[in-house]
Amino acid sequence: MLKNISKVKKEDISKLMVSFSDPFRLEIIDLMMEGEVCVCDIMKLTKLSQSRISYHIKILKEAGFISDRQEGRWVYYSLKKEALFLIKEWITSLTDYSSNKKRCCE
Amino acid sequence: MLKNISKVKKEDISKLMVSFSDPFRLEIIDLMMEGEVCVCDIMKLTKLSQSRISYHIKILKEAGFISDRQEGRWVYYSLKKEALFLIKEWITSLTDYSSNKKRCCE
DNA sequence: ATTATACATCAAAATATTTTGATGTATCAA
DNA sequence: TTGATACATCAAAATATTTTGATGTATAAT
Repeated sequence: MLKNISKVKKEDISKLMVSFSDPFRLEIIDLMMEGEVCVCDIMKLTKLSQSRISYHIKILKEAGFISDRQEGRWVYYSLKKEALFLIKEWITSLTDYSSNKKRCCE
Repeated sequence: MLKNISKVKKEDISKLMVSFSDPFRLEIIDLMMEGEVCVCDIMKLTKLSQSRISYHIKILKEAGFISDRQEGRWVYYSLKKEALFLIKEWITSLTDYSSNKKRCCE
């Protein structure tokens, strides 16, 4: 999804945000903050089923938040910081530019 | 939802993120960046139906992202920066602390 | 008082997301 | 080459979200 990672259109932000709207995906992201994890690691640490984890991983991967690296039978997943920075940028644009002006008239 | 605005538990982040996962809510947020808006403003600017807007406003309000102010028949909505800062903080914790360490062994 | 406006709320329908369990594919070990 | 492991994918079921159109409530203008 994130092909042109340097410039994300406003319209795409919600698609990215979907990744963060599920508690289990956040849990997975949280685990990945410690470093690479495979599905089996996540299974052990969360008690989620394998296909359920694969499903959430797929969502995260398609959004561009994680990258994968195969090593034999294992696939190791890790966070892609660039994508996270993008989101941060967007949030920052909100906090920086949102004015608190009241409407004076009308 | 955001009662204790200074400390949000990780488990609550996904609930907040739901607000950002809908393109129409982001559109509404975008409009509110210019200042206060009423439902009728949003109707004019987006062509969304009144009840549809009210629904999305409700989601945003319950999440703690907007505040309202009634003035006669109008209700003016505006962004609450504090809530946005919280999300920014969370994203920052991700970008700052996520290490890129590979697993050395095992 | 009556009517119009601004918005909230509701229940039903439409739509989308998530979960489950089964099956498929690739890798590896015996 | 057989069997086990790691994971992906699929279709169906379960669940959740969103949209719609109708109705309700408060305010304000006539």
